[in-house]
Amino acid sequence: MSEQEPTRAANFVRTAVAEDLETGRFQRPIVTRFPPEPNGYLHIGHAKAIAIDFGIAQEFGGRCHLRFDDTNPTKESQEYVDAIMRDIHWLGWDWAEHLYHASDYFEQLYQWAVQLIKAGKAYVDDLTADEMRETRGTLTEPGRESPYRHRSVEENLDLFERMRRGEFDDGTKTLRAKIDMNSANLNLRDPVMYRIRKTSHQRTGDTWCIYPMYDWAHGQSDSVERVTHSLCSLEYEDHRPLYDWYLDALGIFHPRQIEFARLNLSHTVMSKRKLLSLVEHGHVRGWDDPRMPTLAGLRRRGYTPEAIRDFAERVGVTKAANMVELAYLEACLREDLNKRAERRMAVLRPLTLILENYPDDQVEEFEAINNPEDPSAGTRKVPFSRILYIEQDDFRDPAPPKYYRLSPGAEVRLRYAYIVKCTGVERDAAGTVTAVRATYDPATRGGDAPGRKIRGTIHWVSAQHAMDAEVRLYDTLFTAPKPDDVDDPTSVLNSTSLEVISGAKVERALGLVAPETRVQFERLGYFVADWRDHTPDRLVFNRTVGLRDTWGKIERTLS
RNA sequence: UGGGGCGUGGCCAAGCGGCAAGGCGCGGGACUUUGGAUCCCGUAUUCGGAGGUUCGAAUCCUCCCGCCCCAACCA
Repeated sequence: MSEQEPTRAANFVRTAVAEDLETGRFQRPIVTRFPPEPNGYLHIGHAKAIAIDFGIAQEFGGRCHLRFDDTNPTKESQEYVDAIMRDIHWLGWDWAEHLYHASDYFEQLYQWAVQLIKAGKAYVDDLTADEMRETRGTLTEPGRESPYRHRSVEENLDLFERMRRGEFDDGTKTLRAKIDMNSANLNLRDPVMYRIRKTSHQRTGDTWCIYPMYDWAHGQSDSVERVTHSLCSLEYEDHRPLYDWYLDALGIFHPRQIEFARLNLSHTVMSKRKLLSLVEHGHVRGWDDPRMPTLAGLRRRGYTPEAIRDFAERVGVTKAANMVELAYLEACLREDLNKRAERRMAVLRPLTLILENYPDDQVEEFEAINNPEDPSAGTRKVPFSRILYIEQDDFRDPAPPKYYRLSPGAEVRLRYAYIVKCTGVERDAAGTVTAVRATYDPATRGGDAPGRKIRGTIHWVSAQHAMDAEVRLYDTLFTAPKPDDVDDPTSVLNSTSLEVISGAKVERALGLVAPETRVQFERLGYFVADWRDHTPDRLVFNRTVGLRDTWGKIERTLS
């Protein structure tokens, strides 16, 4: 990684790292690490942490390691490991050859534990989990020492070795650090270092039956890797004294832990437990469901890695609890997509428009601009004929106030084609509009209307050239801005978070796009060809995010 | 309640003793062959509250209030 993108907003982490370099607390290279536990998919909150971990390293010309915190084999799996690596790469970050696992250090950790036992700073305890809870004390009352706390070094060494050999059953013994049962910080009340788990591990298999706890594994892993700055979230602030205690007790390289506030996003949940639950209960169609805040879900939804990184940078880094509005993320997305997505025409809910004075067998082609924000994107030809499809929303009878689209007697521009005037409506027995009739003005070819003020321009697709498509419209998974504040989040699940439209009509150019291609359907929003289901024979698009909708706002105020 | 943190406009967030950046959102206008984009303008006499120090305080001191995290052999 090299130093680039030099001018970024100051934040306390960057400041701290810069100071550490100036004061000589640490020498270059700066080393950070991103330490996911492979027990779920990465989400937008992780994207912020990743941006900080990899970003800081990059800015200071250092490096960032990817280290799987695989200390609990009962919850972890290779599927998650693979997904995590894929998602980080998708975001555009790279750990190069620095891929590590806490399990790489199991033997070293064991040796260090022996060192602490010999120093009289750790002991084997026979208390059960329940007994340990009872003797730990409470927030206001101190804990009590375990009756096994004063075993001799020899006995502890013997017992610990036999724990490793598998002589004891799960839960019957632990190795604990001997710190202070009276500490006001619960983490210092003789924390467990090892527990017995006769479970095979996805990497070490059955080599071990004792597994280190997070606190015992983390700091030491950082130390082994010569990590200078161990950046983590606020909930680990209480763990820092323990982090420091282990490192000092061992007398090894001592990284600095710095904590920042994790990201919270409105209208969604971020805990892996809750996300897992959504998947397992079928509220969504898997971890990569486009409604999920997972990176896999956002990707399938059509988000760009650039937008997510920009968002992570813009929300900043502080220690204040926060709840960022979804609208902010969407603004970053639109900003990126507006510059890069090519425009196409698609009609989601088709309404037939018949041009009475247009020759039956005539077909014209009009030049359409692919991206007004990017001339290099060029143009394309769009076929036009007598019978077209327009959006049902673009015709109203009668027209409400301030409505600039089609209605009986009104004129509107068909994007890139002609000005047309509505002459009539066809209805079925129930009174439902089945088709709209209009005449076109041959003098306005291409859509030019010199001397005339045409307020509305609508999109269309030639019926005989249109292709069918399925379009999936998404809304927030939850109706409540803060589903975490509700007792039962499933009670605020949005029942209309997914709407599948099967009869959409799209211009033929859309039939050629590859999965994951992002486009703007003019006047509707940004869409992406579905990663899994889109094929040349079956077009499937996901709505990534709608366009800013000024008319929608006006309409809502009117009603 | 003991400990650890945090409180700047609706949401993020600069600011670190010299007289409240910026972004998102919102409101208004210009422009427009996307009611998109773009461009203007507006949006905290005030920084959780109350005292105090100072010529001067969001920034320093004191007290108070509120919110978050911690009592897994999870991370």
